[in-house]
Amino acid sequence: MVKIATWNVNSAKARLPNILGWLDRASPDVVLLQEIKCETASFPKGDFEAMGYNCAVVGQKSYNGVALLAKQPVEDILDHLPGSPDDVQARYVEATVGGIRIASIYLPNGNPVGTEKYPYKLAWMERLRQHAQGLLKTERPFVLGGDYNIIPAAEDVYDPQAWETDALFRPESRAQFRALLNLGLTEAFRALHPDEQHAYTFWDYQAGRWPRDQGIRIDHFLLSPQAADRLVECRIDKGPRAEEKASDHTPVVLELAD
DNA sequence: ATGGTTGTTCCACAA
Repeated sequence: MVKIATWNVNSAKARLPNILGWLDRASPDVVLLQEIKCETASFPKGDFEAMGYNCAVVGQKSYNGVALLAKQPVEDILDHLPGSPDDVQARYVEATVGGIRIASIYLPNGNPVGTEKYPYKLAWMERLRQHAQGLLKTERPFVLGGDYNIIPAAEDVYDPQAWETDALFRPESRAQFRALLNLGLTEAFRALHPDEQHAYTFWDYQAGRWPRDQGIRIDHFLLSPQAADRLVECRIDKGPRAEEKASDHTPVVLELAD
C-alpha cells in the first residue's frame, strides 16, 4: 500500500511543529504541501530529511509555494505547470515516485471575481486540463493532489447560497473542474464516499467557522484510470485542524494498492 | 452587508 497525503499548511515555518508531529503519527509515504510561503532555499528541508523524506520544493517569497516529500526517491521533477512561460507563481511541482507520477497543486483562489485574479484562475485550470490530457496519453498511473480552491458541488459547502458568487463555487469554476474530471479522472474522495455530508477540508479562521463546522471541501485527489484501478481509501483527517496554531486546512489521505 | 483571523511583510495584501 502507498499512502499519499495532501495538506495546505499555510506557511511551512509557522506550521513546522504541527507538520512534523502529524508526519510522525500518520507516516505517509508521500506528502504534498501547499502554501509553504517561503523561498525554496529557506524551506525547512533538514527537518523532513531527518524523518526520512526526500524533497522537491518550489518556493517563492511570502506567497504560494508547493512541495512534494517522499520516502522513496523523487525523480524527474517538473517545477511548473506548462503552458504559460511568464507565470512566475509557485503553484505546481510534479515528480515520479515509485512509478507513479504525482503533482502537488496550489490552484489560484480567483477572488475577488471581477479582477484579473478570476480569469487567471480559469486560465490556470485550462492549462491543468491540457497538461492532464498529455499525462493520460502515457497510460501510466498519476495522481494530481492539492488545494484546488474548488467546491465541486452544493454538498461540499455549509451554505451554498452564501458562496454562489465566490470564485471557489461560481459556475465557470465548477465547469472547468468538471471538464478536468471529464477527461476520465476520478475524484477519489467523492468516488468512495458518494453520500458523505459535511466532509470539509477547510474552515476559515474567521467567524468561528471551525467550532461551528462551517467548512468547505476544496482539497482533492484526482486520479488517472491506472491510479483509480488501485484506489483503496481516501479520507479527511480532521485532527490537525483542532490543534493549537492550526492551518485553516486539514490533510486528506489517499491509499493506493501496490 | 458585515464581521471576523492568520501569516508575511513592512504599516498592506492574500486568503
